[in-house]
Amino acid sequence: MKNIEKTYEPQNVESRLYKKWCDNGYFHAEVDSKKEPYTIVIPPPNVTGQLHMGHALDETLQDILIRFKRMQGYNALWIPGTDHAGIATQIKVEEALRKEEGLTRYDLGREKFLERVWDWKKQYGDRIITQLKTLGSSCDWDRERFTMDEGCSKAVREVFVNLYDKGLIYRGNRIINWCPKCTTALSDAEVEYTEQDGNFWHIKYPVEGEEGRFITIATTRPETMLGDTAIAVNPEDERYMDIIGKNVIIPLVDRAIPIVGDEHADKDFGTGAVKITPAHDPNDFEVGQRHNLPIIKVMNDDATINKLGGKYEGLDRYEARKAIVADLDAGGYLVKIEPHAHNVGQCYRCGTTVEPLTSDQWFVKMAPLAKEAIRVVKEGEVKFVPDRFSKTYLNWMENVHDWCISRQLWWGHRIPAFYCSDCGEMTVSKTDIDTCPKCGGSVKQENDVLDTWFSSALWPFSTLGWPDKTPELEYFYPTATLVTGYDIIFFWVARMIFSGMEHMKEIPFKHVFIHGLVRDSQGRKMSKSLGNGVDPLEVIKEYGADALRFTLATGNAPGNDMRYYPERVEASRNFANKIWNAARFVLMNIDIEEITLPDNPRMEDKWILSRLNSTVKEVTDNLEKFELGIALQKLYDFVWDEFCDWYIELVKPRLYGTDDDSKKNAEKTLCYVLSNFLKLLHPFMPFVTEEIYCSLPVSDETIVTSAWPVYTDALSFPKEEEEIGAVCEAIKAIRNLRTSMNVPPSRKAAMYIVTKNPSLYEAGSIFFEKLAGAASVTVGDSDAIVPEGCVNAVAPGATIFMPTGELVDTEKERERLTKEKKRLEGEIARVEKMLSNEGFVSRAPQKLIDEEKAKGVKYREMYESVVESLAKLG
RNA sequence: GGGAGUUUAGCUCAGCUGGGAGAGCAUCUGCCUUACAAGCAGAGGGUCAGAGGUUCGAGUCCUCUAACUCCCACCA
Repeated sequence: MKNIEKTYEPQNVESRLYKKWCDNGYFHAEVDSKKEPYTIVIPPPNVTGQLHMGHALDETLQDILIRFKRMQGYNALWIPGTDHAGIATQIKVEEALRKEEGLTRYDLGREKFLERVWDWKKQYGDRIITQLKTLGSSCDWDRERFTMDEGCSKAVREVFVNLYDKGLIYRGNRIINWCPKCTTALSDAEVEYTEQDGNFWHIKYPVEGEEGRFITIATTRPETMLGDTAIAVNPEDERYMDIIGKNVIIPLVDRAIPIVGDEHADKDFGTGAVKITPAHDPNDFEVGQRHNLPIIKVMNDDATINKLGGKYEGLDRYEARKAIVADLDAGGYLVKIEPHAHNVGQCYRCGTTVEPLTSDQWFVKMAPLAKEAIRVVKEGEVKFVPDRFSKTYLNWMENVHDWCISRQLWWGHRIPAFYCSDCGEMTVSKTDIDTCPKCGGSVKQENDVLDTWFSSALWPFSTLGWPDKTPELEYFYPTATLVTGYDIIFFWVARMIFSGMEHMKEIPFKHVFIHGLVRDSQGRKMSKSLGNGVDPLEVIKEYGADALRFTLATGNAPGNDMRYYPERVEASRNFANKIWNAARFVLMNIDIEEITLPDNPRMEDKWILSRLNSTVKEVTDNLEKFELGIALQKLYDFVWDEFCDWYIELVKPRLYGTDDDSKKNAEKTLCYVLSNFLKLLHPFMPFVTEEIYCSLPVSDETIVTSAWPVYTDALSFPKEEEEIGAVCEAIKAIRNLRTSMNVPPSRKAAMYIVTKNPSLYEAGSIFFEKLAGAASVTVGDSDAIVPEGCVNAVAPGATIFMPTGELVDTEKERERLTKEKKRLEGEIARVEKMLSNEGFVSRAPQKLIDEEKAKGVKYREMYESVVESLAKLG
């Protein structure tokens, strides 16, 4: 890397390094009882398409953790894989089929259609894996899994049969959410509600046998009256008490239905009377159960009215609504129409308004499973980061309904229930059966498949070989951390937790590290319909994976959404380039065989070593606490502000000088600090760090498995930190003076430094020559050394004088000094106020009081110096 | 109806256990100083949403208020 480019070109290194990592098996983990495991299972991306920015964020965070732990010496395993994504994938393939061949899945038939889906899975699954690699994800590719591979399928069957045998899976005719477009049942979690403007139609129902008496009900869904089987009123409602038990006649339908008294009817809402349609409303279903009402389902699977709807048969639900309202109006039954906003549920995959309806489906009984899942989070066995998400989780888990797990799809795990065509017996079996165990007749397998999340729920242990008792399962389970977005806490996290507790009797992971969404620069969700999605692969192509990773890992708090800005990636790219050039400088100036600490470090060496040491401690602590953004910010500041802007500049004179000992110690320090910094940065920016690290005189063949730096008291040098800090302050003060006086950098000036610590400034005088434009430096402990006609810059512990001849404008100088005086007055006032506050002096920590006192002295000295200079200006 | 989040510089956001308000970008000034112009040296810019409270001390903790956002529930 001796004659390397001035700018870092990620395209030249990334794929080469990734190949090296894979070829050498750095990411592969084997069971090893001598090491402590650290396991992450990837949230398997759907095989529906390609990775988006949200994935990039998710994978980046996981990779940071896993690389950090790997370097710390853990046996780090990151299991990759993909999800079959039932509905989503099936929709995609059906769309493609329709577009390209004009066919539906029914034209192909189940078998042939599934072949198409597998083809799709192969193509897109592979593409996703490639994309994960492009990001730099350090997954163990020997352990890649798919939710419908053999092992996962085996786990699914095992779980299904176990739960069924325990009575925790049952089949029943219940009200469920139905998507008329996907023609499948959905779970509660798969329905999204949005508020829509609708109407309240007030409709009067004639009371049977009481000529001229009506009950008026208000409904948002008049078309469901075709399936009404009662009217409910509150038993306490005096308006209706006398007619409970009587019948009303449904207008248009001419069917008599009873009036029942039920708490469900709210006296103060609407008209106080409510129509009951058990087949098409969850609440009405409950009322129907309580009163043994018949269930009349009036819709087909595609949400058209069925033959029970009489003359409305065949109409779509919205057409039927229109027709019915018109007929009611014509018949004089429509009392009024009132605008009414209400929430309407939509299918989370296709957006179609779901239809609640009764249907034969499979369910998981949740109450018994929720119990343990609640306990482990309440008792802190599973910790959410940030903690507030445990509330979200608990709130859901404590109110969870039974989980509808059957889907009327083809793509997915087919439910292992077999029906006998002879005796009708149903058998649930882990293995396929051909004959009925009861009568020996032929059996047919259930057509429905399972909710895609059923298999995802088992991911932390199915990927490790469960239900077999594999050594991997024994060793790597429970996993350490699950990294995912807050949007799938219910879908996935919750279900993994209760599944882990039920089948493994152990939590699936110790920490759930939650992140937010990546939005566009205007704060909108990235979506296909808006066309505002940003392709991470395009970003990587232009700026490099490290730049993208840096962008995603920094500048936002855990669990919060973030906005994507191209400008930020550019800044990140610049950072990679900065490191590249710092490394270039180091490599151009060193001639050493191995990385060691300097034998005879100068004060600036000790300073940067001490700063590195602190950074090691802080960054490690931050990473342990999942404060990745803070850790990265510290690394950024350390290398840019301290290492590049100060240390490298301070050390240049020694590198270009003739003192070999001084030079060698500078080289060693440069190398030591750079190599350790690279290690700290590596989890965040794996490529550029590896490329540089391997060019340094290190013994490791890779940074990936190099040892994470450890804090040591031996490298803590508070005195040097303070001294170099003071010198830097003084240099800044001079620079400031020169800038405000418009002294060109090329114009060197003699400088006189008056300080109580002359030896420090004598040693540091070279810094003033190189960094502050000093032609010569004279140091002394009193004004005696300063010639007449000087202006000065004050710094803590030192005042630096320059001959007035360098100045252009005394008026400006007066302005500058006056401003400085005012600033110092403010500081002094603040310190004095604090120190004269008895409460502060008696209660604040002694350390803080001492610091304030020291500042007071310092500011007063500086203040006096400024006042003196002002006086001299006249 | 319940819960959560946000409100800090022109923009996007950090600010961990309370101890002198920060970054990136943008703006302005001066520099192609032999690692880096994707850079260097500087500058301007904020009653930390509002009101109370706790504290010697509050952007940070507590209470209330306002605006915006999200999640859950679903009185038809």
